[in-house]
Amino acid sequence: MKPVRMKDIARDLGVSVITVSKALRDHSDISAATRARVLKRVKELNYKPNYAARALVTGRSNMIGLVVPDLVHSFYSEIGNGLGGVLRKAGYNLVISSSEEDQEIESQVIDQLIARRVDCLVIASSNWTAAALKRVIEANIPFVLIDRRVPGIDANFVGGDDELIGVIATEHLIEVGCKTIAHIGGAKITPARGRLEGYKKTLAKHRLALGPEYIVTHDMLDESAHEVGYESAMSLLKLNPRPDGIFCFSDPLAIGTMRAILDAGLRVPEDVALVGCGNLHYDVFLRIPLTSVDQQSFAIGERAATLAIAMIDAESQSGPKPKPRSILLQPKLIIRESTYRKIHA
Amino acid sequence: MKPVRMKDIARDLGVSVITVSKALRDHSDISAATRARVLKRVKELNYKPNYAARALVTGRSNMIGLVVPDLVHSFYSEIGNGLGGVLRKAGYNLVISSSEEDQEIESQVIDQLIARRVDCLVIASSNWTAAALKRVIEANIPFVLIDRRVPGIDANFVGGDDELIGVIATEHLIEVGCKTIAHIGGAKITPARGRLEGYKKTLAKHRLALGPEYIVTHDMLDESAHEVGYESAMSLLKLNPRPDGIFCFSDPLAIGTMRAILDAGLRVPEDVALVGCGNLHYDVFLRIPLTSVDQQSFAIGERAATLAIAMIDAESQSGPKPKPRSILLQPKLIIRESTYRKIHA
DNA sequence: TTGAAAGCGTTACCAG
DNA sequence: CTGGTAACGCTTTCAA
Repeated sequence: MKPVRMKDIARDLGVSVITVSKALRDHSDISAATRARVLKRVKELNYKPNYAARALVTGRSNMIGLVVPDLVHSFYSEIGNGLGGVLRKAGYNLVISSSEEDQEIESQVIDQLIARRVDCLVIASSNWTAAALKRVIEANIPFVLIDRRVPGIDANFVGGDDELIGVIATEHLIEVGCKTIAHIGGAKITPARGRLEGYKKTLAKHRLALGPEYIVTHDMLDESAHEVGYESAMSLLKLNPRPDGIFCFSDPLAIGTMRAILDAGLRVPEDVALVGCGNLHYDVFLRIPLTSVDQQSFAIGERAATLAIAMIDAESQSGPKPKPRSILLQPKLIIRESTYRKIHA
Repeated sequence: MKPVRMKDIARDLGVSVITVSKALRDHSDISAATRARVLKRVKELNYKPNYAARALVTGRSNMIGLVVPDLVHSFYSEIGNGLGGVLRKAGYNLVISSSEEDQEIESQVIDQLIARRVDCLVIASSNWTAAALKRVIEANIPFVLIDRRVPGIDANFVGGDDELIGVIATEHLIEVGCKTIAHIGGAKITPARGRLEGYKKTLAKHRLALGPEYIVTHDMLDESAHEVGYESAMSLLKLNPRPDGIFCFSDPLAIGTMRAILDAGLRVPEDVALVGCGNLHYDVFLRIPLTSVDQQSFAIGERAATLAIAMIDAESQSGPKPKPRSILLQPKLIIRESTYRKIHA
């Protein structure tokens, strides 16, 4: 039982395949009567156009590829949701691949998506070798980077204002009276560097700068962030003077940190105040509700989708390519109990 | 700058396109020397096969469609992860669509995926009208249902043993001394019914059956589960006698319930013990760590992928279709503080 | 307003 | 072992 083809409809109606094709795509030069007949038969036979055939001739697949390091981390699934909604309404399908934060796998899935001739790639890459990106550029496929930039590549980007995130978090800790503020972060990825930068600048501005032992960085899977946070915090708490505030790169890190503080017999926020980043939806239900910097992940997805569609459209017009744009979403501090402290000032 | 085609490679090497095609697919009747030359040139030119063209002629797209009600809920993203890993290794791509728990959207995305000629559909449907499924069957596309069954449809299924989940959760509450056990659940979806059934049977077995006012059910988006749990729990807590144990259909529901109990000035687990379902990774970090029944969501994804691939292979062999299988994963109780109680027995 | 011819990049079938 | 021919289902271009 083969799928219905345009040919079948054309035969039934005594018209040509071309007529059917045009009627289906609302081409102007088709009589209303013919179109109606076609549409009627289409419905009767439950005809579905074959996208592969269409893609072959038009050169457009109507698919967008999304590559993320980790599907399970809600930050990325929210991005996926934002993307998916916009794309669905625009008639695109979303092909999602997880790189599992592994460079090898990332290359492999990107190659796959190139072979699929996706119309645009949306990529949150971690260990980014320019090599993988180069293949995308060579394949002449437009792409949008999200969340993480690639040093040396001037590409379209949608993400958070990471330095500002670092500033906001650190300023807040200072405001609630912290004097010895530590940071637990990522290592190589650009958001980690931006947030660290914001943290450092803010400390410097307030003349609170500390030795490097108050900064712990690791590259990690989000899955293991809890444990990394726990271990990192444990070592930070042994320092003298002990930190009275900790700014964590992500909420999962902050959750591990919180557990370490409590296990060490200290109180949050009285002894150590804590700020995370991501504003995950369960933050409010934690042992101690977590103050966090919201990154607007859903909006990142939406904006990336809009940008992707714009790039595809620009591609089909043979005009000059628009310059790459950087869209930075404004971070917003969400204050919860983990930083409710008397202001010592 | 057009993508490289087999034709280009054939021309460069002075062989035919067919030879290239065969060499690329490890066809037996090609000399090692020729294959080596082809592969070398393929690498040099960074050739990527055009999957659309291949799909057109083979009738197989090497894509699998996944339809879930909500990408953000970690239950589904874990399923997606399990699926994605297995499929990637088998050379398939995953096209993911969220139905946003909306029947209209669900139909629409399923139609899209049919038009894409995905080789198999993996579907977790909520408001399932047989109609949507019928189109899949008519299109002759194999499919696997996950998590939620469709009444009246004898299809391949991978999910949890929901009645057993209800039994395990309720037995546990009884064991820790609860006498008045309420249930907050879903309404129409089959897992909700199964868990409710297990709950009821267990109460009956222990002669603890209660009036229907101790059971609250709602169909809901996972996004709103927190609030639904909160409201439902608030009303349950006004009953006389007051419940001393609550079994919630999902962890998000349980989190809302926990908040309601605490807001009502009661203690967990001393006044009300609480069991959820899903064993989400943050359960352990909640205000009161949550006892939960693990559903093995990652495994559900893996098994669904394996099944999907098996169905596709079976399809290509013209043998008789294997009978639909039901794969039920064993639930496992994870005990945490929300049910640590003295045993009153 | 309609249609005929050509072709998109690939693979299947069958000859050489 | 190699290759020609046809076909997959659709759209584009141009002519009627």
